[in-house]
Amino acid sequence: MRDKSADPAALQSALRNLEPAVNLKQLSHMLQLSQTTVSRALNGYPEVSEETRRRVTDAAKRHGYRPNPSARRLATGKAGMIGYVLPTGASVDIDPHFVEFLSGLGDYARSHELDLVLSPADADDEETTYRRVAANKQVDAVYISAPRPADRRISLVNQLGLPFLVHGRAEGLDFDYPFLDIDNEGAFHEAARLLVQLGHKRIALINGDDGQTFAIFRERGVRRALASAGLVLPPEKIRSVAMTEENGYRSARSLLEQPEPPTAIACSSLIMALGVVRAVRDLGLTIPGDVSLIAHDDVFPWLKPEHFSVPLSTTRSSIRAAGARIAERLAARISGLEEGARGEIWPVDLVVRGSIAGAAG
Amino acid sequence: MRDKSADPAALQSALRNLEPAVNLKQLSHMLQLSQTTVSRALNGYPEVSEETRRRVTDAAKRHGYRPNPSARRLATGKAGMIGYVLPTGASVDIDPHFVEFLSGLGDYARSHELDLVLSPADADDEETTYRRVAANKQVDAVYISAPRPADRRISLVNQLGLPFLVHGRAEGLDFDYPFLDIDNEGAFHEAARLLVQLGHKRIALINGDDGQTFAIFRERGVRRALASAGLVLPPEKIRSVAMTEENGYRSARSLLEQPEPPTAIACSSLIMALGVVRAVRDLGLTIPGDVSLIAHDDVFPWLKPEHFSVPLSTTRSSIRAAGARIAERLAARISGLEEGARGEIWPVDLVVRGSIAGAAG
DNA sequence: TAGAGCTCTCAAAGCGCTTTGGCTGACTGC
DNA sequence: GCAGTCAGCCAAAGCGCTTTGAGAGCTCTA
Repeated sequence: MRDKSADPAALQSALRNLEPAVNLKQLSHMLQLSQTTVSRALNGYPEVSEETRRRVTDAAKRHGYRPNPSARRLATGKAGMIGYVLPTGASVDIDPHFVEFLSGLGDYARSHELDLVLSPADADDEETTYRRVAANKQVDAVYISAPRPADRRISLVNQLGLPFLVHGRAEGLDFDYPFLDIDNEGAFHEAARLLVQLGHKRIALINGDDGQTFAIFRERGVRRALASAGLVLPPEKIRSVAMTEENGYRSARSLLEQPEPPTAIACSSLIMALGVVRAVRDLGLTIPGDVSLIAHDDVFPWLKPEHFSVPLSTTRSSIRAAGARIAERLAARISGLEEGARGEIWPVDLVVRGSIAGAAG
Repeated sequence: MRDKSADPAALQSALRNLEPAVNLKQLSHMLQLSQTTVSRALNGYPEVSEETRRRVTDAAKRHGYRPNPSARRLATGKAGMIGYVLPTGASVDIDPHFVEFLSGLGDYARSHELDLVLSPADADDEETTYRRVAANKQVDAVYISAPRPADRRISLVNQLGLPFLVHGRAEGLDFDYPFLDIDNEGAFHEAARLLVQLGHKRIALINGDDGQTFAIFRERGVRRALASAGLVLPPEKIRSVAMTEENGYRSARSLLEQPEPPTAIACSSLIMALGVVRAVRDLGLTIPGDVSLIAHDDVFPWLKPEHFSVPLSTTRSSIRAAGARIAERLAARISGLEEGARGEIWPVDLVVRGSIAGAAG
């Protein structure tokens, strides 16, 4: 393909394509300047006169010049993209929260021409993929979500020198790292405290997978609230399960069929709450008459707590907003505006609706 | 950065990094061969002797040689990635189905080191982004989802010469194109036919956004089934709305409060069906006693039709499987194994559960 | 035994950008 | 009037691959 003009397909597409795709060489030739100067002018280097710079930027705009990202990447090592290693596998389901997070990411990235590279990985061996991503320099930074305590991925990307941001927090790592998290402990502490104040003594927690720190923090919040009222959260009042409707149902059902069933349930997701409501109904019980229910709401546009048959009290934090913020911080890190290991923890709203009431007994 | 060894950070990371990242030059030097030969050997060109090829591949494996994708891309124009333009905007919500689709895509892509590039675009102006993606040659192919009739995106990528695959189908385009779709019309035809056979005469359809072809096909299917029983689907028995729980509720409620309410409802998504069930209950009606319900199930792991309070009859097609197949075909197109405008239409399962019964009247 | 025809290999030219290390000429200060 | 600055520009060397065009060595035919 030395000579493009000889390739009829390329010619055709060049004719049809409204953007003529000038390259730096052509542009500098038209301007009677060297590629160096044009490149510097465009990239804001100081050693170009203001007049030249203006001439260059004007011409660039006029001809729709866009630097070829592959070439730029090869030269600089910078990709202009952020990455995410997506754990997949036959028995691995991507969390529906991911889509909301993505909406947020897109909200920011859209206006900055920042693309996101999803690198699917075997969920049992994400390390290989992280290494590949780092070695290939395909992306300038990655974010890591759903961290576990002492998450190995975090140590790994840290070692690899790949800039990153964690959505959530790990625990027990011997170094600091940048993250964005919501105050899960605070949220569930508030929720449980409210239930306690309403006179509930037997409170249950239907939590997400307890391998993940968010679930650990939530449990801690509930425990702390109960403790300060002299109550405890016994193991038989806790469920840690994947956040599906079915698991919500099963968990609630098994809790409510105990000899001394809980009078209030805190639940880690709206989707599980659907199952809880179904279980309560199946057992001929009512909310909040027999059992109070409060759940965490990540703010899905397609499922809202106020539209449950009994409007659901929630701890609320928009995961979409988090996505946007993470994109913003990632962009800042890439361009060197953000450095160090800043952790950001967002407060969570407690929204009281009809699903909680004073304890019956 | 001419001299890497002078950069302490690079040195450090090279020491820590277990993969030494040899490049072609180094590798060919070790082998006492030219870069040309090594490159050809690795890429399966015929003009290399088998013995040399073996020597080369062995050495490559031993030293963990991985061609630098940026360099390869610059040289060949091939990126080894597939792209998706993600419509975003403050008032735009990404469909939760997307995550399931992604799981499927990942299932295939994972084992082929195929990455996915998401390019967020202003939902009101996706064209710019498509042009950018095509001009930058960031990806080798894209897929387009949720097509509308005569979808402009399809004409555009076709014109731009960007290889693509449509998930779904458009209508009224003056050229053929490759796609993968499910038989939406057939599915809803079967569903409606079953309802008719059960004696239902007033059947309603709660559909997705009728700007999209899937919704058009579904409506067509219902109409056809009714027509062959001498029935019609009047406008007041149709709702076309975004697929949220709330819209399911509103739609069902307004339908059931009509003077002559439907005795059966076909619904385009499980999420909307949640709202339908709530509406039915709110009105003091029962399923299937007062109203039969059948919905389309894209197979979410977190919400299953068999776990509705009354198990839901569905038309079922795994959107995850579609994702995997699309990745597979896209990969085939990239490597030239698939060509032309092959359309693939998957049949849909009709799964009967307790939510439908004979018409009361 | 010369020449044709292979097979295998190579040097070097791109791909389109960034960056290094000059170079030029005008302007300063003494 | 001269060395010393400095602003502004340039040529050329990369970045790490692929691909072209050639050539060396060998076998085979007439």
